[in-house]
Amino acid sequence: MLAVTFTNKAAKEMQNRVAAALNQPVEGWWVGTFHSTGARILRNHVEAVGLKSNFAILDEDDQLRLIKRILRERGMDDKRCPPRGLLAVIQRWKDRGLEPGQVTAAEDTDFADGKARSLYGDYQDSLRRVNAVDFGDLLLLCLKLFREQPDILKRYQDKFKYILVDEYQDTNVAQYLWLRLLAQTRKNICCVGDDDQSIYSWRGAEVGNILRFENDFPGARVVRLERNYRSTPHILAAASGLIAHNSGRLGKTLWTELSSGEKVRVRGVWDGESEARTVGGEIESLHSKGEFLNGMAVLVRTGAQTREFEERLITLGVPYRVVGGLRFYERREIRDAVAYLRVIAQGADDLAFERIVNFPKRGLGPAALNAVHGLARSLGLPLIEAARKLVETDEMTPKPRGALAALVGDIKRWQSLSDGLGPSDLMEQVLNESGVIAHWEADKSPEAPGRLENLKELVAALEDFGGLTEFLEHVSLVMEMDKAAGDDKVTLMTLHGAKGLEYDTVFLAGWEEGLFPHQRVMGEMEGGGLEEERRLAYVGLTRAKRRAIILHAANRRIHGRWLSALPSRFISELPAEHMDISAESGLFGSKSSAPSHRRFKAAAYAPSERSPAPGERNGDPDGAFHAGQRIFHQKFGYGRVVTVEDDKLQIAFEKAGGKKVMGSFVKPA
DNA sequence: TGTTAACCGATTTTT
DNA sequence: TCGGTTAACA
Repeated sequence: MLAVTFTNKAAKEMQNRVAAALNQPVEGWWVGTFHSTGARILRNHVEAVGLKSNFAILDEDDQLRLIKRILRERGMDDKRCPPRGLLAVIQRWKDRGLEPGQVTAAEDTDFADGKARSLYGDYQDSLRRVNAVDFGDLLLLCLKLFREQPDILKRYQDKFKYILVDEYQDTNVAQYLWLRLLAQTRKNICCVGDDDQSIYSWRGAEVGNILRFENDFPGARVVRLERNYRSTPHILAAASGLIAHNSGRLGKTLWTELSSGEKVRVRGVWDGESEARTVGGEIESLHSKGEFLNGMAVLVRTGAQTREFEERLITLGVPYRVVGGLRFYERREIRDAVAYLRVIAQGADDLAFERIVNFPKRGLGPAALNAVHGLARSLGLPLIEAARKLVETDEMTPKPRGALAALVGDIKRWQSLSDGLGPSDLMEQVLNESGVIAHWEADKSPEAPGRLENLKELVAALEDFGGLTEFLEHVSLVMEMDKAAGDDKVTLMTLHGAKGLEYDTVFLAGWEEGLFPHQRVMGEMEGGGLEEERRLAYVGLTRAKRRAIILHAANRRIHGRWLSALPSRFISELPAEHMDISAESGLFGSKSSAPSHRRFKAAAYAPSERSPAPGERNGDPDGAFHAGQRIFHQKFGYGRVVTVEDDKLQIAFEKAGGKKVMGSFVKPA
């Protein structure tokens, strides 16, 4: 049996449930993520795909480093070809199962003057040269292996009698092809998914996979799971009514036997601060009635929105946790420490070597590194070997030469130590002797103590591993540290992060045109982006078991600018009979006098001339100016406010015409 | 080589 | 506004 999902968390859950159901451990079973399964297959056939044993799995940081190097070697301008953009293009190709040779010229037009395809080729060559793969390769190389070596494919087809897939709506083309090959002979494949919860198209997921399932696997039986065990009827009805505005769905009618509960609340507030106050107040009131904080979550569209809630919850003394952001193994100090281990475990890891060569500062800057690179390239050696040779010569000036010799010597010593010492002790010794600890101790910045703390935690975590190799595989694939999560805390996270989770009470913040749906998708001509935003709203609503509260602010600070905003169109798409809608006094008039949608679109987050922007931020909100308001100015006389931007007003004066003036020079007329 | 000042850009994010 | 990256200096 093969069972696959996307996240480590889900995979672990699956393993636990299988183990519990069968009452036996699942060691050695093929239950895991797509990527870990791919890695496992590749490890069994390294030579067949041009790798050596112990290949490294690169994360984004390493990938970018590699791409920057390629661009530099080809003398290309990273302005015209931003490394991140190129990486994204390559990843999308990999998501579609395309090797460099399979990308057609027609597809290679929009980026870097049509050089992306050949850069992709270079990138793959570089990966093979340093004996590394990226996450996309874990599937792509499997596909290549299956296509080129039918006997190997046959072995896996025979092995996996039954294939089970979770979250099928999130699969990309490569994953689809991978599954199709494996399921081809036995045709026992069972996929679970919800097309209305497809929110990852931007990273290559194809809703089409689930929509086309019956065609792709002829004879398939579709089972609709329409009974909902989570949410009350009002919440379910709100979510269903909203998602009905999407086209191209499989369609389903959710029902529940739960009793009706509260209506979904919609609250209009003045600004982000007021939004956080409202949510904070509600959380306190629920908590005082005996509800657990663990049952409450604030869901936002963008990561930056969590800050305002954090500040409010801190002042209220309400414990919270923020999900997302940098994970443990992505922190800088941890990545540096791990890079030391990578060099020790596998000297040929050039990317890790580059990372540590001048950290902590040893006086080995670009000049020294260039010399090493040059020799490495001409001799076809890994950097560390080249460095070893270089210090034997007089190519370098004495100072860097001594520093490099010391580093090379240290690494050699640590390598000889690594057999006798456990990974934890080795790490501790390396951190001390390399000067990493000293570096952070000397650092006066406020983050430094936390970084030292993290390094201590890393050393402790290493106790659980028998060997370096085992640990490094864990870091590249699993990338998680189980944190003790026993305390009662409110959860703050993005809507994306909330998929698959549930809470008694869910606060859905920032439902404003331009923020949600996000400005970026509104420019797209086809409605695909907007529909995905709507699915995101659907996911948010359906996280709630008993209570959902939607908030929207009239004014919000975006990139330091105060902009006015109108309620999200999604709010007007919710079925009114299941809603309880209200706003702070003086905002958006009453329910009935809400502005028409055409004005919404033109105005949302646009500090342009036509934007009716209420809101000047300093001081009391009620003293603020808003678009259309009649005012008086000492010098220019009477006029009407056209736009408001920070404390500056664009005014159409009756006599003086259009002028930009400071709000403090203007009085309401 | 290492430090500081301008500069750009800015959804969502797992593996 | 904020942070990360790069370009110009000491």
